[in-house]
Amino acid sequence: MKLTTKGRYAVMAMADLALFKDNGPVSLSDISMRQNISLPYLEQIFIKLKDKNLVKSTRGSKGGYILEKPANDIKISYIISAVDEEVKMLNCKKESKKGCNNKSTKCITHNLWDQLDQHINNFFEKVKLQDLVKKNSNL
Amino acid sequence: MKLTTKGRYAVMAMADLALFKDNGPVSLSDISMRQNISLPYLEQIFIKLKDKNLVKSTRGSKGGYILEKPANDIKISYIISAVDEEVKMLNCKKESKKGCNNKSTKCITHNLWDQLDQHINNFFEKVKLQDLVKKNSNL
DNA sequence: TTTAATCCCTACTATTTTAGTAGGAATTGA
DNA sequence: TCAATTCCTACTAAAATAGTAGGGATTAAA
Repeated sequence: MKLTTKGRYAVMAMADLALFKDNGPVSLSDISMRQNISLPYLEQIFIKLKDKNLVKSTRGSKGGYILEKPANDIKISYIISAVDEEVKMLNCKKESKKGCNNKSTKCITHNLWDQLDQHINNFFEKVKLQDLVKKNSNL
Repeated sequence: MKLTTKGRYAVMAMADLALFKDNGPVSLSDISMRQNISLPYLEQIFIKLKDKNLVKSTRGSKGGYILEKPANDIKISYIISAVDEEVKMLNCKKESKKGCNNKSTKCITHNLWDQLDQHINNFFEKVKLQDLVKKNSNL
């Protein structure tokens, strides 16, 4: 599936923003130190998060990033799909109108992967950023 | 997560075995043609499946593989973990007794990945090989 | 107005994983 | 014997991942 450290880093960084949202803009170097992620890599990730309107940036000294929306309005699925291209289990090589791999029928296990896909997406749809920073949460 | 084409191929091949189990041993070249998987790659996969006692082999002419157990006793999770090293979401780089990444606490998103892990494993625990070859199954 | 801190941007690169390929040895039914 | 098969080791191409390098633009504050 499409879920790499980039996706994980993005979620961690967003959680960090949510935690420190009352101190004004949070700089990437702070996040880099706190979450142990290389700074230039974080920059790449945040460009994508910004493109998808998940964060807002302030440039210059004392600048940094803040959440664009309340943490409770941000689903984890938004974050992951912002930085990874898709949250999707590996499917068949090619699926045409006919079936998979240019054969006439869907491959035997096609529906299995489809269902797993739904499971995972469903999971990330249910969890909000706020859930990660709440204390006593079951997450 | 650890779920690559190798895992998918393994599940497809096992499903193929289950489908054709009444014709005696199934050769890898048959599976290769039917499922469109390269033969030498299948060989590597089947060595692992055999090591984990999921299939039995017969060498020589008219040889091939058969399922070691009834298809209804084979969970998909067995198959995937036989060929991929683990069915596990990427976790923190290093988790020691102290926490993640050698810090003193678990990282903010640690429990999130843990829970997703359980979800996926749970899914593969519920589905049996037999479910894939049954007609009218909801899979 | 200078300076330091920050975001912004493009390009390059090392490492790892994945998905194979190559080449042959051992076994067995016909 | 011969063809079909499993079995085994080693090598490799391609892709993805996870960065690094190097600088430009912007802004708050000294």
